[in-house]
Amino acid sequence: MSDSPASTVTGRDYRETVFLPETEFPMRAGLPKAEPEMLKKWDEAELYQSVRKARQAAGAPLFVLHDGPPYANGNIHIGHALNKILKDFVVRSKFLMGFDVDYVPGWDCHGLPIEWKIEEEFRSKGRKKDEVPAAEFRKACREYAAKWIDIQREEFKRLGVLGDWQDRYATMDYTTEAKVTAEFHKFLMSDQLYRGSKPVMWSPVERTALADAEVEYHPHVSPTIWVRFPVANATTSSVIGDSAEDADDLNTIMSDTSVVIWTTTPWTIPANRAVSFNPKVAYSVWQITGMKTEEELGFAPWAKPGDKLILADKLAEDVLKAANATAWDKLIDLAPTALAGLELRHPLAVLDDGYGFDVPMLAGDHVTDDAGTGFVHTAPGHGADDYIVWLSSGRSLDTIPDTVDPDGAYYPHVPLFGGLKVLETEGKKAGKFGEANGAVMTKLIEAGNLLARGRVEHSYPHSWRSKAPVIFRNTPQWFIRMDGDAGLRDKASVAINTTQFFPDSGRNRIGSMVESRPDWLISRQRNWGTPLAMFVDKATGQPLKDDAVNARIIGHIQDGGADAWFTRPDTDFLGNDYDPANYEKITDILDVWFDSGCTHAFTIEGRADSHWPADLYLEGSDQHRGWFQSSLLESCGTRGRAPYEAVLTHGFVLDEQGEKMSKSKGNVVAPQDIAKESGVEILRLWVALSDYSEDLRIGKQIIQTTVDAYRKLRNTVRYLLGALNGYSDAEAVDYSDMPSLERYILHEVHRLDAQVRDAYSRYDFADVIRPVSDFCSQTLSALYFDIRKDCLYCDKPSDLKRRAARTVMNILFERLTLWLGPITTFTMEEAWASRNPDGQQNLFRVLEPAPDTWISTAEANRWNRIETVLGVVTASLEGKRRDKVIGSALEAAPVVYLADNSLYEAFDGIDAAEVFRTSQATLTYETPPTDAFRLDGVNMVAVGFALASGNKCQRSWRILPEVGSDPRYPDLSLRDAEAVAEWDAQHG
RNA sequence: UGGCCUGUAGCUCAGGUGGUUAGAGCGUACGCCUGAUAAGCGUAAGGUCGGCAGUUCGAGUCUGCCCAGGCCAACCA
Repeated sequence: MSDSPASTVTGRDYRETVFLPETEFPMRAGLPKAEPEMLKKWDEAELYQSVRKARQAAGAPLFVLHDGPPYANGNIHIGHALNKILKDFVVRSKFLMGFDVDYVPGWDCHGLPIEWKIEEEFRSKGRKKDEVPAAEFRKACREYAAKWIDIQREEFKRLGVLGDWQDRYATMDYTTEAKVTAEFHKFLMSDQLYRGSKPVMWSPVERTALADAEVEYHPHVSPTIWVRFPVANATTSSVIGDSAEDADDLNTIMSDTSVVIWTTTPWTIPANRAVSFNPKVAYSVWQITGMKTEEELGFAPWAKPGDKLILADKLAEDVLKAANATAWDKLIDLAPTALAGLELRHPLAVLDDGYGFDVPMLAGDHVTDDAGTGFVHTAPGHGADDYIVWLSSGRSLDTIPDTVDPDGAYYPHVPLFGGLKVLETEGKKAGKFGEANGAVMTKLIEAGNLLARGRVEHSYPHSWRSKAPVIFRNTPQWFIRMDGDAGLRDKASVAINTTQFFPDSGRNRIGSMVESRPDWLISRQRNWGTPLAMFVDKATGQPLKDDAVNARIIGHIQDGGADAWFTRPDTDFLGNDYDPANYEKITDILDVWFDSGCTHAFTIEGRADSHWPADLYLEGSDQHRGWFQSSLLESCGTRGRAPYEAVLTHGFVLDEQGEKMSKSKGNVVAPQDIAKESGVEILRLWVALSDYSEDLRIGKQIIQTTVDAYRKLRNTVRYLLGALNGYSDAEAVDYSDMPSLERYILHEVHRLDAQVRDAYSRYDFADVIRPVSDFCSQTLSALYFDIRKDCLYCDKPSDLKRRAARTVMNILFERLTLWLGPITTFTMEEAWASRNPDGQQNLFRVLEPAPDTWISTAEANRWNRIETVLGVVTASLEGKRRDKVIGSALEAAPVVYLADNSLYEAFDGIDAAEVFRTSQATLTYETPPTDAFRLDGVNMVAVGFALASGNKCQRSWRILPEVGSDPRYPDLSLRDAEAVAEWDAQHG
């Protein structure tokens, strides 16, 4: 069936006369190899700088994307890749829209993780941290961070990310440290800084604060004590039941009762300031009616019959038994809410007036009746819960007592116990608990308030390094005030409301955080960081505020980095105006979030080719609490507004099941592997195809899907390149001379162009890639290219339709390479260079709006109708194909019965056979035969079938009656005969 | 445990203010083509819209609860 008799007439192979697509642009990209070569060229050509220069010369508007700094530690992971690729989409799409784009990548260098690494390195060389001079330690940290900056920089560049990689910023640069110090001084000078305190995990042996990760838990035997807190007042409201005659009795009952607490840290009793209870727990007053005797016990019991105790119902029996009671009565239930009204006396009040303060009852959710007494001894300087419940009761930071010094001993001012060691730090007993616990218990017995004691083995925090127990210890700290005169919280709230958020829910998230966050604790008792470079007047405890001193500090840090603060003599900073003996140099370092909160100040502010505030900050959603917020607070505190106009957040990268990646699960996808196996382009396309506003997934299957999508795009571009072989502007056809189909395609181009521009402006990259991909496969590959294939291959080059098609294909190529340039950047550069080897690179091009003359609703409507008919015809042919009546559609000559006038008119001037990709076709108003093919839902169209009549043209393969009528070419159709004649004339 | 967020075909995603048989692309299966050829075209199959309950004439869409997952709640970045 395939060989028509005509083929034997001449036997000529017409292949060489067919204008098949021809291009150097390979179908297979070989991305893993090609990308690094392109990157090298870009680097050598200083592509980013060149584009900027070109844009600046053209007076383009400036767009500033300010980089959030990754931590200079370790190889980059998929989350880094996501973040930097999104930033690159922003940079390149802004270039695309004609902007000059400032993007300076940066790194966060200070902080604990690097301190840990360096400690470990010294340890492996047999040197303990304490033995390493601080300056040497910091130098090692600096070199370590520098090494990782270099590594990560190369990894980021490999992703195709454009930016000012040479002039990157780093939080450890001397100039940066000086600038951060200057920013800190702004808070100092504006009274937004104050000294407070907070309990932190403290290792007296190492004399340092510890992070959670530096603490390990080991079994430890601790003393446990049950302590009585006598009730100092009592009112009838404390009691359930309101009968008047009982009131007096009840007052009597309450007057000599005690609230009982239980604790494993007797040494914290001097720091007790409150007792916490839970309003949801049932409490009662219990009276002991019988005790074990001294003979039974071997010592005189501390409780006696008649003693009254307040205990949680659920725990009363356990406590009473621990107190060696043998019998007891429950006197009365206590209204939970009324406990709040009780005031207690400190258990040591009878021994020293220093404990004569009132001890309030505080309600707290952290209290349970699972263990203990149902009441929690609350020492706000020695526990996180204690601290929180104390402050949230409306008390201020300065009401929290400091009882233990950095060496683990009671301060001299602590009544009864001054100087006693809580933890031994020297000698053989170093790392063991000291005499404080015993002394406190002795005094409690003496005061008559120890109810019982025992020992318990439990899990207790120990230092990772020294293995010695650690304690929660109140430590002086520096805070930035959220409220007060400067009104930082209010400023930040206003700034949030005037910032644009992508997605908008980010505003809500950071807003509620700023609303409820406590004052900003910016001091850390650590080594690797920027110092809180200031002095405190020893006499007043007030920080020294002197611009001249500050200027000297900043000058020295500028020259010698943070080390200058630690190594230079105080006189270098204080000058001649102050006696160093009267001032304490603060050696704390700044919270690393303060460092990174200042990046705007030292990276974009005041730079010639940048501007402040930034147009955009772009980070993962975890940074609502992190960089977005620290930058916001820093900037609002120093400049009264946010350092950004807009904030864009993306989600986290999860595995294919939506679960977190982890080494142990073995579900980690590394960007380096994808680069090596598939190419970075695939990673970039994956980012674009995902909805980054939520968490995104990646895995084997998803990568494969992305590779498939890539192939479709690449082949579309490749087909255009092939079809445009030899095309030049001289061939171009005016819009007015174009056939209907070309006008329709241009209409779609116009529509898509507007969509792409809008999507880029909203940073909605998925809304670029999806419509463009759909356009490539639906409109171009399946419709336009397929219809025009015959025209392109077989019409003579001078044919107007063919020229129009190539004109449109050139437009398609120009637009596609622009639209996708920011996303599949390697491929579009490659494609553009393939067609314009000596021209400017794709990146330099600006996407101008498509001309409105391309808008044609009439053509759009017409082709909608045509496609409706086409759908029925295609389906009818598929039936014949299934029945083995035909193979190729060119064997068919469908008869299309159109009952609708508008459908019929849609084909006016259109070659229906070309649209159907059949050899012949008939359109008719006639009534269809009953056996005509119909498609559900399309009533106005029926299709009858006929085989194409005539012979097969050996060039176009169409079957036409006319084949054979040109004697020169008896095996060709007339159109092909003419084309070959022209070809023969040109090729001899 | 709290704050914020997510859960629609194998995969990635659409589905304004609740309204007819829930869509697209890719993949898959089957077929066609063999002049885009490790390509191109077509047809088809695939979903109890995480689960349960409720509001409603009617819920993927609103409410509550539950389940699964993510981010945050660090002297971690």
